[in-house]
Amino acid sequence: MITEKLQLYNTLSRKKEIFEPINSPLVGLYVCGPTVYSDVHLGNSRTFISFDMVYRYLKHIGFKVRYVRNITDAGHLEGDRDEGDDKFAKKAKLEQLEPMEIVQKYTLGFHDVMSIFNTLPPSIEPTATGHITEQIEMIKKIIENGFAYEANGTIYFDVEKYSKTNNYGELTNRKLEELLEGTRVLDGQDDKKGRLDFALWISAKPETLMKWPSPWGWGFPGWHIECSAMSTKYLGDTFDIHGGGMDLQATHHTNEIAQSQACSHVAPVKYWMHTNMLTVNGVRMSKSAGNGFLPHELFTGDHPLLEKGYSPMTVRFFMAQAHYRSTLDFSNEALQAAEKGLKRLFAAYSLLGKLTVSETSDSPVAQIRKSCYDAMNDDFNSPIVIANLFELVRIINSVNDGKEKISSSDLDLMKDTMKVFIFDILGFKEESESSDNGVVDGLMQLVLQWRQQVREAKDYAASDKIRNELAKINIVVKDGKDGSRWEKS
RNA sequence: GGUCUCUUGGCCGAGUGGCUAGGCACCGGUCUGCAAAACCGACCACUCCGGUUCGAAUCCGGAAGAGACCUCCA
Repeated sequence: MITEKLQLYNTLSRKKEIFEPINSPLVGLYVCGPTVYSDVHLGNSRTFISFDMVYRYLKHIGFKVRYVRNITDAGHLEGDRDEGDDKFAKKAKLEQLEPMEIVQKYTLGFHDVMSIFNTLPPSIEPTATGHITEQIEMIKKIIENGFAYEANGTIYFDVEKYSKTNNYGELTNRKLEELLEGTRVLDGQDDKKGRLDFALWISAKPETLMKWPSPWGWGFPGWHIECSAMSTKYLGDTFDIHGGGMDLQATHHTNEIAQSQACSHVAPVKYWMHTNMLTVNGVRMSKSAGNGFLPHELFTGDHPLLEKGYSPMTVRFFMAQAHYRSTLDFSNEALQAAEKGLKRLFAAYSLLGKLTVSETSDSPVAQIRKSCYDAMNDDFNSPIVIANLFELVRIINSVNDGKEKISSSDLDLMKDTMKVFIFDILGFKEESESSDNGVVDGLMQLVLQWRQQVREAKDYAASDKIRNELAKINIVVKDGKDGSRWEKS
């Protein structure tokens, strides 16, 4: 049963719409995955983390979601010109590997990063190379329907012809004339007829490494057709949600719509969702600009712009504090704020089991819970959810201090609300410091017990010496009411 | 050049007409041998200039600044 009424922003209509799946409670969700010719950077990760939250929430409120996220492992050219090799082949030459070794290497790396960020795996993760047949079939159909043509073994999509019966620029709200104005004039090196035409199939040169036979000779697929073929294969000619980064909207997604429409005469997607970019000093993080952070650089702090390392959940929390459609600016200060905030959230969560209940309750737990759902239902407004969770944090701490009361039923509701939103929906998890089977932890307990003894004997010179020596090896001791704790600085 | 978007307190970031999120920092307090931590409290901002309105961060017009797309990128 669907328990909530969800609104989401549809790029196609440029407004929020009530989400009504085509075959409720089934939901088809497709997200453009990475092109695995290099490491995913943090900006890439943001999109997948955002859609992980979407996927989690849709499931939470009762939908049965088929989440398809592809791996682009062939055919992604540097430009639209026929240079013979795609990104994989180029990288393969650079790293002296087989193209498929490149694909394997970076696919594994991508999966690692996704797992570190605690994202759920998609239901299906199809690869472009595994769906060459489907792509060829789709291209054949587009040619049959008269919207594509062949030139020297390469197949181009005829945008101007398509535009006569369809609105090519609908996703970005642009007219064909405007698009034509912004495009360079053909310089005679291309075989294509129209300036906006794009390749569906690219003819292989003798030196091309990754190529497949087709009715038009040996070649490889264009980037856009891959997503169209894979999404329709697993989700149908028309499916519910298609997501991706905003940078894909103007070209990739616009062409996906055109291809599907030209193939099956129906709009492929009911709701288009686009996530915004991660920026560094206000400028978009991207591979080409060279301002991308790799996840492991962030975790270790091994980067000139980073003052220290940040844990994966700190980063995920940092991202969840901004709305997915807003740009998010990356800075040390913001990351440190996120780190402390998340720590406070978890600290309050762990207090939940220790609270004393009262007969009455002066905490509006039910309203806060509703506010959390309202926020998610309003186009996945995670920042508002977090603001509400911190309202619960305040209450938890006040009850713990004996300043507020909570009833047993409100406490249960609070526990469930915290659990559902922190873990199930926002996808955070608790991170433990120790990875050495507790050896360090055991040693530290000994040291702290010893220090406690000298403190009780009021030998503060000795206890301070222990604390100072530990500080030298980056261990901070914190004395609380119920004993001392330690952590790495 | 064309199209579009954005401009919120020290920092990050919600918020589409009145009730002025949240986190972090700063400040005050509690606790503590001290320090740190933790907790509580306080802190009321919306680029500028006009307009609409009883009332605008929020709507309209203009200016300035920044960014995105148009060309590979989540």
